[in-house]
Amino acid sequence: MPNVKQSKLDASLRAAEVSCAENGARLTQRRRQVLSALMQSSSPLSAYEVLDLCNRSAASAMPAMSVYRILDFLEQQLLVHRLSSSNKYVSCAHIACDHKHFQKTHFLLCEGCSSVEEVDATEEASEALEQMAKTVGFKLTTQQFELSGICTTCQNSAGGGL
Amino acid sequence: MPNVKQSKLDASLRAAEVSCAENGARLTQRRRQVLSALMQSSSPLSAYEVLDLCNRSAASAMPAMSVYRILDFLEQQLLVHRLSSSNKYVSCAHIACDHKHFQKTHFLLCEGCSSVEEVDATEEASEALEQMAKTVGFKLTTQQFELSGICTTCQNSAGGGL
DNA sequence: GTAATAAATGATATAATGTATCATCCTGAT
DNA sequence: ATCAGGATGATACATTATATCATTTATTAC
Repeated sequence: MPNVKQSKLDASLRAAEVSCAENGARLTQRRRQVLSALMQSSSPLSAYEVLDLCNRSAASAMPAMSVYRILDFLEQQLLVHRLSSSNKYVSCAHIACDHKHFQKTHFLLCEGCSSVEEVDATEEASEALEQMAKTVGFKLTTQQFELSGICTTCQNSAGGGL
Repeated sequence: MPNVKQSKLDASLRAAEVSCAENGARLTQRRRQVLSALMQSSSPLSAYEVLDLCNRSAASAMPAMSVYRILDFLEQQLLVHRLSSSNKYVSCAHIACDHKHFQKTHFLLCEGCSSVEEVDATEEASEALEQMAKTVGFKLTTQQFELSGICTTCQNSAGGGL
């Protein structure tokens, strides 16, 4: 069935709309357009990559300024995350489900296919990092890490054959 | 004694020179100039901030292009580190000592004073993060994190009173 | 020492990214 | 309908980064 993806996208967009409404904000056409672009991308996108995608599909051209504004908005709404290491954006993996955001979310970035996996921090990792910081007197305020690695798929395809 | 700092700087620059020589590279005047600027900064600097510093002190103006090239060079020589989250550079904390770089170096970024502390990963933290990645099939390739927090000094000055 | 070679830098142009500002349009409340 | 705010359009500009080729500097061979 080819429109499983489509319906998943629709569901996510509807969930996003509800989520915005709960915050007294609106998911306008433009915002929906940007969010949709990110949702359909398998890898993080820069602001200008988002812009290109939007302008490829849509009738009216969107100015770069709007993309920046809208990305800021979506980030505030927790609908997208900004990856500081690459300065790119990904849609939140938990828009459609009831998963609540902890403060500690990590991103695993695959060096092979550029895909991103959003995971919650484990207690052990949080503890260990806080402890590490503590040894030099640091008190951590945020924990959002972007870890580079190789995803399962790429591990298999690289090792498996041609 | 006011030139303790100066002599420490000199020692670090000499050590850097030796280090380069061991790799068959040269620490030229320009490179020394850039490295020196970073060593004297208490916080990470962007490429253009380095450029400004260099052009403030020196007689002949350095083009931006050179700064980028030289920062790349210094990074390859492990004399400076690039902080991907802010896209800025810091001089390595271990140029003057015999400390060898492990693969796992972390940076603690103070949100108060922008200072940076370079620390080695603890076994516990590495393990915990690898384990976390493993649960979704990821194999980590690099571990260099940039953790935001508050340094000891800023904790004290903020909480201590006027 | 000098010519040949390679490395490093200078200089210029341009691409890519991000921000400031003001005008216009749309939406909802009155 | 009018008005107020939010959202977007449009323009200009600031900042950051890269491409390219010329020039200089250092190193090696002779």
